[in-house]
Amino acid sequence: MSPKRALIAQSSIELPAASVQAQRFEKTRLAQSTALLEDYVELIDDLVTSEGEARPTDIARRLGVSHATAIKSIARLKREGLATSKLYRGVFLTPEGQGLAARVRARHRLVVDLLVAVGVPQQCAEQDAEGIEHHVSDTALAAFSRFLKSRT
Amino acid sequence: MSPKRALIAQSSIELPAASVQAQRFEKTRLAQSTALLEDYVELIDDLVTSEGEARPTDIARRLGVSHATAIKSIARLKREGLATSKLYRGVFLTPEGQGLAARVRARHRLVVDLLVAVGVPQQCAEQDAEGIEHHVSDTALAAFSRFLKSRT
DNA sequence: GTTAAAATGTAGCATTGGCTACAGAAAATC
DNA sequence: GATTTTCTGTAGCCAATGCTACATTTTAAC
Repeated sequence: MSPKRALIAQSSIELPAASVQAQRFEKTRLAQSTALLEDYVELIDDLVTSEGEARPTDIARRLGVSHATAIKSIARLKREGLATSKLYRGVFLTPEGQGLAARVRARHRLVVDLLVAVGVPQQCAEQDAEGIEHHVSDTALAAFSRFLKSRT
Repeated sequence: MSPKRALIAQSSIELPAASVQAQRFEKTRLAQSTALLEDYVELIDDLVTSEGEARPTDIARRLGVSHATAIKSIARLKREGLATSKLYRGVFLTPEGQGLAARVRARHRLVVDLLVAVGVPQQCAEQDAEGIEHHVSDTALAAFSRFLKSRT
């Protein structure tokens, strides 16, 4: 290391260890890769419950993407064992998919409830929860639950 | 619509309008595309402050990615006017980059503080905030701030 | 000042998740 | 039942973000 760099490095501010920080970002990237799956599974479950079936075009319209994109993502769901579909028939969740959907929906509700409880307007809470939910750990969820119970 | 489908559609469960839902997902996708930028900008600002300079290798190590990936992302930062760098020199933020870094850091702190305030353990709060922060709107942030103030 | 090590940058590849355009099947209409 | 509309699926493109491997430059060590 050059004298110049050594000198500058004498600083007062402390950062977390690089390895700790790297791990955090890795986890966050992982969460992002499952976020899409979770959104699809939750939506499919909603549609099957309310409409009796989940069709690619409806899924696409609700997610705001083209039907081609939706079909590609559905293929990924099938690859990962979360959904099934036959040619020209609707999409349905496997038991694993249903389990995931249930967990995702419960988590979504908890996040919205917590946001509202700390004063976030309902509509805003719904919007923000859409992105936030995928990054809330079970530990944090448990804390949310306790917090909500404690203030009834 | 076939009789079969029409029948099934008579259901009790109500979903939000498709357009509303689509808009939410679109916003969330947008937030995701800026999340990476925000992470880099915040980290570069941290490194410049604590080490005097932000070098691609350090950035890569802290984000847990290869240096090649970091360099590519830094190129994007430069394209978007958030950072500058010369060949074989460190990376620095433009005024816009510094402004973004300041906002991102303030938001990060608020999110961590809120999580802790509702009972999430510190370490967990730090981890979850890494993913959550990119999806918290200004409206929600303001609510967080009020909430924290109200319970001192 | 040479040489060895480390950092930086480039090239090329894979995957993901968008898109449009086209082809084929099913459903609705007449 | 023929026709038109809608839905479904495929193909091929692009950009983003990861990677490894290699080339080059800077820094450190002798």
